[in-house]
Order: sequence, then structure tokens, then C-alpha cells
Amino acid sequence: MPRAVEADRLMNMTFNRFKKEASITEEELCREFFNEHCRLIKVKNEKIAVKNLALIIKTTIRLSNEIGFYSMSMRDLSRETGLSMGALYSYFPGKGRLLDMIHHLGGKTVMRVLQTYIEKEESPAEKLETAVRAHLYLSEIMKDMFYFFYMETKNLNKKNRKTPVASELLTERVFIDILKEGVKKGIFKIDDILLTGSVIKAMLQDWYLKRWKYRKRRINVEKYAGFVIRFINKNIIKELK
Amino acid sequence: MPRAVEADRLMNMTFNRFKKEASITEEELCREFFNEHCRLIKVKNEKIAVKNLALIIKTTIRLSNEIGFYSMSMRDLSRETGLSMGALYSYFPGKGRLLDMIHHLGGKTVMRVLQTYIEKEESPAEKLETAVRAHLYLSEIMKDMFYFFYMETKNLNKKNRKTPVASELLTERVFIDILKEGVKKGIFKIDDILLTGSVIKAMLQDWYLKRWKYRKRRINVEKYAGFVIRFINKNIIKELK
DNA sequence: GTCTATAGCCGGATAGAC
DNA sequence: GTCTATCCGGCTATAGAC
Repeated sequence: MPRAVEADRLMNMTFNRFKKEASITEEELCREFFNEHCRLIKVKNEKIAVKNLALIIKTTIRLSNEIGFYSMSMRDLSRETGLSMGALYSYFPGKGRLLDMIHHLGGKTVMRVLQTYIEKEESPAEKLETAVRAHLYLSEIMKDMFYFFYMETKNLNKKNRKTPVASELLTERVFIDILKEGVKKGIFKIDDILLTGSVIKAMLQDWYLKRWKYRKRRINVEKYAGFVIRFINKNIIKELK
Repeated sequence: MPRAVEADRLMNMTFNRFKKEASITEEELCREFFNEHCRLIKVKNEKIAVKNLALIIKTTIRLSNEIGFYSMSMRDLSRETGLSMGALYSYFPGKGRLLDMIHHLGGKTVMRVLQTYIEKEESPAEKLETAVRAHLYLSEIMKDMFYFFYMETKNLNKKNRKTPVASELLTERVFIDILKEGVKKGIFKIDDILLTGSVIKAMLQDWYLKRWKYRKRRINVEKYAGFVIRFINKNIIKELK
């Protein structure tokens, strides 16, 4: 591949480019949230509702990540959002349901974005790199939400408790499918596809579970992505170099 | 290295061998717990205290892993242990302190065992394999406790909140030091030691954070350990094969 | 739509009998 | 050492005024 073309291709995958393209704005997500749950939301004015939902969701995630969802009282949420107790309850039916609703929103968003990006690529090697970068970049944009998802699963009600497990397996499957395709086409050589998929997922999760560590060490998401991709490739690319 | 000798060396590192050698019994840990905190424990008869502490700690970890420490009420703990509310409070000063005390015990145990095993080895390559296996095997023996540590950090009181962070960095450092030594001796070739250490840690943690996944797939700890070691080695051993 | 005030309940902790 | 009975503070959730 000519150097210029390769450089151009790689340019597509920078974090800034992804951020612009994906354009996952708080407002857009909250509008989706509002439309999906309008039956449960007493406030009917969309403009007001979306604005306050953004505030409520953002604050819930922040407080939960600081002290845990269960430790966060409705009074805390009221104080930090500036909305009264009564007002809060016109945006969701109860504390437990709020957690379920946020989880639901997040799960949908992640899979949608991931799939969109992977479908663009042709070769398994490119698909893999794209999937790794898309996952890492997405978790960088929505880092608080990713952390929140991971830590606050036990507080979900029984009906939704399986959602994170399913979501874990679903994103892992995306990687496993790419690996399988690569092996089939003779591009990858892999001893254990299932375990390779697992550790890829583990490395991706580490990025948002140990944010404090990587921030302190001044490692940005692009550097981490590059490292992870090379680390994986050493194990799966036939005759590297 | 002759085949028989290598086989013999590897024999030392099977999970069963480790389990026997390390001999980390519940009772021994609880005796340590009792001696360390006897000032706070009202029950003075060691035999009774150790027996009930074992019950309390085990039940606390089980319930916390099911529904979260914060969701677990003292009444739940009373019901599940068969001890009355009053009795529970003669074993620890309060719910919050119980959490701190269990964390303290666990952190100490992990580092002690890890260090003991690593010190036995000579070459960096052997040290690395031993460290990986010791960490995985230990987390297999104490899997509930490891999971508990990871998930229940936000509920610690402020004074102890830094303990898990410190512990994360401490065990990571063990691996980074081994990597550095290997590079210095010309055995390893590593682009980024810090990041390599990070992803090693991430792969080790995945073992106890996703127990359900690996159990379902019938992957045992030895298979996982072997895979992880090969995965790492492909990235750090000079001129493999 | 948002507020204040309050109902009603649950959970941590303890006193004191055995 | 362990139990039962009870206190009390803080929590979620709602009623009703504005």
C-alpha cells in the first residue's frame, strides 16, 4: 500500500475525527431517552424535559461514580441538580427505574455505534483495528457512562440484571466474529479464538475502568489504541514482518 | 533444558500444587483477622470468635457479590449467618468498619503470597510466569474475595478509599519490575514497559471479574494461565522460535 | 412545571435480659 | 456470648400549594 494512502486511511481513525463523525451529543441521547420513555415522564414540554433529563442523567452518573448509585440519595441528586425532590419525580417513576432507564439507553447506543463503524471496513485486519479503535474512542467520549455501566449492575432490578452480561457477550462476539473471518481467509493464525476475544475485551475495558491511572501517566486514548492493536497483532498476524 | 527437567519445573506450578503449598485456609485468615482486631471484637474466646468471624466474613462477601454491600442490610446478614443483630455487633463495631476490616485483611494476604512466590525464581522469564500463575491461582482460590475487593471500593471510608488504588498499583509494579529486569538483562524486548504491565494486569483481573463467563465456557485457571503467558511472551521474548 | 412539607418505612445501632 | 425489643435518623415517595 502506498505510504500516502495508508496515512490517509489511518487519518480516518484519529480520535478527533471519530468524535466529530460519531457526534454523540448529550442532547441527542437525552432526546432519544425522552421519546423512549415519554409515557413515564410527566413533563411534556420536550425542550424543558430534554434539558433537565441531561442534567439528571449527567449528575446521577457523576455521583454514582463518586460514591455508588445506592449511596447516592435522592436528596443528593436534588441538591446537585438544583431540582427539588418533587421535580425529580416528574422525570422518572423512582430511583430504581432511573438506573434501569440509563442502562437501557447506554447499551443501545454502544452497539449501534460499534456496528456502524465495523460495517465500513473490508478486510479482517482493518475491521479489527477499526473495532478496537471505535470501542476505545467511544468509551473515551462516554467514559463516565461506561464506568457507570460496569460498576452499577447489581443494583438493577431482576428483569434487567441480565442486560450487562448480554452486552458483555455481544461486544465480545463482534471481536470473535472478526477473528474467525480472518482465520478463514488465511490472514490470521490463532490458537484459541475464544480466549483471544476475551483478552481483547479485557484490554478495552481496562481503558475506562482505570481512567485515573492512564490520565496520571499521560497516556492518551490514541497511544493506548495503537499499543493494544500492536499487542494483539503480534499474536494473530501470520508471519509478522 | 532437558525435557524431564522442564516438565518438572512446570509441575511446580500446577494449580493443585499451589493450592496445597499456599494453604490459605479460611480459618487461618480469620485467626489473623481476630488477632489484628481483637481490640474491636467483644467476643474474647478465640475458638468461638474465629468460627463466627469465618461465617460472618464469608456471608458478607457472598451477599455483597450478589446484591452489593450497600444493599445488604444487617438484617440480611443476621438471617443468613443465623446470628442475631446483637451478636453480630460483638464481632465488629459497625457495618462500614466491617468492610474496611475485610479489605485490610485481603490486601495484606495478596501481597504476602505474591512476593513469596516471586522471590523463589531466578530468571526474569521464570519470574514472570510464576507471578502470572501465582496471581491467577490465588484469585482462583479467593475468587469471591477478589471480586468483592474490586466491586466494593467506593463504599470504603475516606481513610481507606486509597487502599485499592494503591494495591492495584502495587501488584502492577511487581510485573513492571520483572519486565524491566528482563529488558536490562537482554532477555526481553519491550516497546512500552508501563503499558505492557497495564495490560498484563488487565488480563489477570478479567479472570476473577468474569468468572461466570469462563466457567460457562469450561475454561479452567491453568488453561487461562497458559494462554495469557503465551500471549504476553509473543510480545516480549526476543526472537521467539 | 416546580416547589415545600410530610407521610411512612426501613435500616443501623444499642440496651438490657438471659 | 447471644438474644429480643426498641430507638431514631435518613431514606424514598407523594400530596397539594403556587
